[in-house]
Amino acid sequence: MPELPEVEVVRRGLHTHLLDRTIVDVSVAHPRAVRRHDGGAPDLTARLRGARIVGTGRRGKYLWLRIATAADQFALVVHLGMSGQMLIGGVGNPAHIRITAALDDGTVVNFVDQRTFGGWQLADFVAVGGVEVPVPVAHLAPDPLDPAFDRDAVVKVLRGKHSEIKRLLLDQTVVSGIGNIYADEALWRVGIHGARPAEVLSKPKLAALLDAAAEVMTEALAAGGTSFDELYVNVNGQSGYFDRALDAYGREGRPCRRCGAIMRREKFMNRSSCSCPRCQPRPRR
DNA sequence: CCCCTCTCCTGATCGC
DNA sequence: TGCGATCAGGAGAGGG
Repeated sequence: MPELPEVEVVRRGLHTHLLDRTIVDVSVAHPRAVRRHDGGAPDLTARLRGARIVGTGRRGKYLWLRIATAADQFALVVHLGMSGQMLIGGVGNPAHIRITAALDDGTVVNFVDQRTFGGWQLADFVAVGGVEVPVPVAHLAPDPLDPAFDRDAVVKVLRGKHSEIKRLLLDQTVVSGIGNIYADEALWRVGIHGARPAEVLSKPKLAALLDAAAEVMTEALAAGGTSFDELYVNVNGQSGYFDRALDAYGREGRPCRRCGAIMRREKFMNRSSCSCPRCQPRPRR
């Protein structure tokens, strides 16, 4: 499941392999992969043909390529959804290849996406809070690894919300980049149950929670950066980091790494949450 | 406006 | 062996 660290690994790989390349051809194999692009597949492919990749960017779980033509610049916004991959070298499960792009140096980029929650779209850039981002990304709050991230401002927002803290961690308009995995990890690190209402948590506790989210994602990024094959920009979450370093996610029935209590799993927002019954007591009532 | 639930999708896995 | 149910979950639409 690509969250911020996995998406950043992909962005870095794309930056290394695609910068300054010209797109020769693009073909869309599955219309769902471009459903968020207004002009559909014909417009998307026509505008990318002959254009050059002049930069990369990311906010939260979205990444983009900055595309330049003789006339203007725009963004190719990529969302990986749950199962999306950007694979270099013409590889990937043929049954799940949704979009293929060929570059001037012979490089082939495949957008592979089994569950089709992800996709590509073209969009203009817009300035938000002094930062230029593509329009479809403009509604997202900065993520914890963004220089524009203002932790104390987010703490203020959290304290003004009448909602459970995990729900808010997953709300990309409050803080972006955090998904189910890293939300559980951050909550475990600071000993908070996800069902606690945000407004009853102290400012220092909320600050510590956001710091923990930034820390765990920084660590995951470092681990992800070393465990992926350099040749391919792989987002297979099974490799490397996942089994070894997670303290909460997927650890139901196993001992808490801090206190030894057996970790529990609870249904929450139609998702599963793993937590320690001793370190993260459920709120009363 | 704010908060919450539902829905989209595929493939692995499980119980009967 | 087969078949239906369940689970994984990001994010936007729509409901209350």
